[in-house]
Amino acid sequence: MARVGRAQKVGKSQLMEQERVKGDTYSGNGPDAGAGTALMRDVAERAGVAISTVSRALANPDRVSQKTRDRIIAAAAQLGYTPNAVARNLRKGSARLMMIVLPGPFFSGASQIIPGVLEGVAATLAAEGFNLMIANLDRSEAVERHILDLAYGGTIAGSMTLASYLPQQGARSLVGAGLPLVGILQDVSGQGVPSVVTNDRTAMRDATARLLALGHRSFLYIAAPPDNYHEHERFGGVQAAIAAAGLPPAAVQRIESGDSFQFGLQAGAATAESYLRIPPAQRPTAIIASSDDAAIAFMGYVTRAGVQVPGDVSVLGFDGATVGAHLAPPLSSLIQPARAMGNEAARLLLAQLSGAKIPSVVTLESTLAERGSTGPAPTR
Amino acid sequence: MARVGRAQKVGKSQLMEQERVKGDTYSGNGPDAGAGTALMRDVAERAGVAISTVSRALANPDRVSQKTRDRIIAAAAQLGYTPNAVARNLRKGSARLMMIVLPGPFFSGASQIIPGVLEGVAATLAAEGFNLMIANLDRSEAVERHILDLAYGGTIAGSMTLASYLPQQGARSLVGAGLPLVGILQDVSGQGVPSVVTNDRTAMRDATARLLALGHRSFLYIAAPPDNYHEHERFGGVQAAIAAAGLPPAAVQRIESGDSFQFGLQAGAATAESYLRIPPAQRPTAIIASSDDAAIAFMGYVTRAGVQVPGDVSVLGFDGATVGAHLAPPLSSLIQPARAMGNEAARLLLAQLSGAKIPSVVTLESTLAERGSTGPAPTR
DNA sequence: TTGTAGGCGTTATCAT
DNA sequence: ATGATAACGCCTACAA
Repeated sequence: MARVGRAQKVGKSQLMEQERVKGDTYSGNGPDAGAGTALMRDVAERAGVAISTVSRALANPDRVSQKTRDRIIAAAAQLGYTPNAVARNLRKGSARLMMIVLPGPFFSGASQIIPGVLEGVAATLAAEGFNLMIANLDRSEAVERHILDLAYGGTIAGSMTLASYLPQQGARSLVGAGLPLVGILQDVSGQGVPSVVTNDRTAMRDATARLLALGHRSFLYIAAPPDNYHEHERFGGVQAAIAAAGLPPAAVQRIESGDSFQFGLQAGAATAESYLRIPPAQRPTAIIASSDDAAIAFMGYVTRAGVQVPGDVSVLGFDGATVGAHLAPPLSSLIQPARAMGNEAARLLLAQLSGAKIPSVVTLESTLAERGSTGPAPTR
Repeated sequence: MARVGRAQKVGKSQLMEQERVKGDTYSGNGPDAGAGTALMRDVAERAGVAISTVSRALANPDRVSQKTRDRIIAAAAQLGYTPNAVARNLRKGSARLMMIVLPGPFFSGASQIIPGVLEGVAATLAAEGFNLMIANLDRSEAVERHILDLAYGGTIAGSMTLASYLPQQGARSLVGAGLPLVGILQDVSGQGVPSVVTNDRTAMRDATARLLALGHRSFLYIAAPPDNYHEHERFGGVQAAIAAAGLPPAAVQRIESGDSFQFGLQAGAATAESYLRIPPAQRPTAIIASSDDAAIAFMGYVTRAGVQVPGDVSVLGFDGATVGAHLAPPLSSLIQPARAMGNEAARLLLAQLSGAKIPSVVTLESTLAERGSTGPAPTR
């Protein structure tokens, strides 16, 4: 019953420039390196029972006599037996792997929202014995096809998406794959996908109302790109508060720059530059940023130019980046429950798997943390 | 030839506190919701050929006549056929899925090193048609077993680890699973695992030498936990530079706080507190932090206390967090090539898969970015 | 309680 | 060039 490891072809390691390589080399784990190649049939043989009995002993221990079960467990342990999950998945028609589709790179800026969501998702899934696979949706057709292959090819049991665009090709689509699906951060319930979101609009409205209560009457809003769902919601919240206070829409000036939501830092710096060109007496007294990155970069830029925060200008961020609390001054921000959203999304996914009815939208609250970058409007 | 979707049991969605749920509910994708359930046999039937011919037409197009191939492709397209990857994996004995083991939560702080590494890994793997699965190694035996099950169960084709501890249980171990394995950030080549690291020690030594050249003679080093590989290397580099300059070891004071590398922000703040208790004339003139988080928090804290950076004290970080460039002053730091390390690790993994010899250690350079938080030592 | 046998969907070997 | 057939490793009626 000879079994060998995976086949090995000859290949070549491509190395990058600007790197050093230690002299000696490593040959990889050759064929037969692993000891864990024992099969169920080996366990059966060793325990002197049929394969099916082994299968039962492992899956339904109570349907096998105590004695044989012990023998089987012992044999399995001795052989270091591990069930082949691929064969099991094929047989059972389902995998224990979830996919999460990200809209692009997930390591820009300091807000940590996406890592936080991932962390929450992974934790909840792990508790149920599910694994998490990540896929990046960078708008190439190849990637889109790949994602659909995964969805239709039995590899995954369900999927989450942080993107508002859902991949589709011809008759195939992520929505139509018959798999549990959940949107996170973006509300895609309009496309029939249950979603976990935060209350961007009302959170922003309330925070703006708070700034109004502090005496601010002139605002600068640092926008994310206009096609962004969050953008619409967040700016809408600002406008709502302004209107409710009886101020004209022009009380808030919306500044847009950059063409990706990831570029918050640049947007913040660019906005600061514009801000500094305004004669001091006419400057808005409060900055509302659509992200902490934008807020931090704005604050850094104007601080270096000698502007006092919050003495001359208040700055409010959105995200609740941990690092914000450690700046000078500490950044006031709307804290998104990133990890909790991840937890909840995973829960909804698992609930769908078990056929439960689930809400089409779950909203978790973002909460205002007034730390130090916001204060009373300056008197002029 | 009736086929049904996955089985559905009745379950219940557990909801969190502090959340609102939109009224209507979503029933999930029930059985038979997907159209993509066509099998190879269906394609064969429609094209009027044998299953094996379909398999060949899809895998080795040149071993099938032009005419039948076209018929098959057309049939597959019409049916929206997607090959079942699970069945293929079982048959071929290999999967196209890589695992990356993280030592714990990966969303703390602002340094973005781990997200950056993940991004690089995912990008390189995706280009080769491989997927990325993430696993968190939080030191529970259950998790460890789970990871080993994945490694031994045919689910994954290889693994990377950001942890220095490699899971093992009895006879099974990640190293012994016979799978390609690569360490990232941590040098685990001593355990026989090829590793991709950065030159912590020499980078830190050179950066310290630079501070010495700026006239600094008294240093405070904000440490990571002592069991951390980076910590040893980085502090070693500082000490080496101090010694090379002919200064006594006491020229650098090492401050340790917190018990996890993730808690850099807290460590920085705590260190700042200690720093402020030192009489101004006796304060070290340069702070060297083992992470940007620590550096940022230190800088924020002392700035709020009225200390000038870099006028009174220079601050140097390690990581190259993007946000650092946008602070006041911009943070000087050693920029880790996080994404490149991810790329390289994935490359090494794939190279092992094809049986190539690969280096046991690949070192990518961290580069010093002098931005604004470091400057000449104050004259007293 | 245990064993036998068939099949999950694909690939690969062997004939034809 | 194409078709029949036997695995891949496991689970699960069904039979004993």
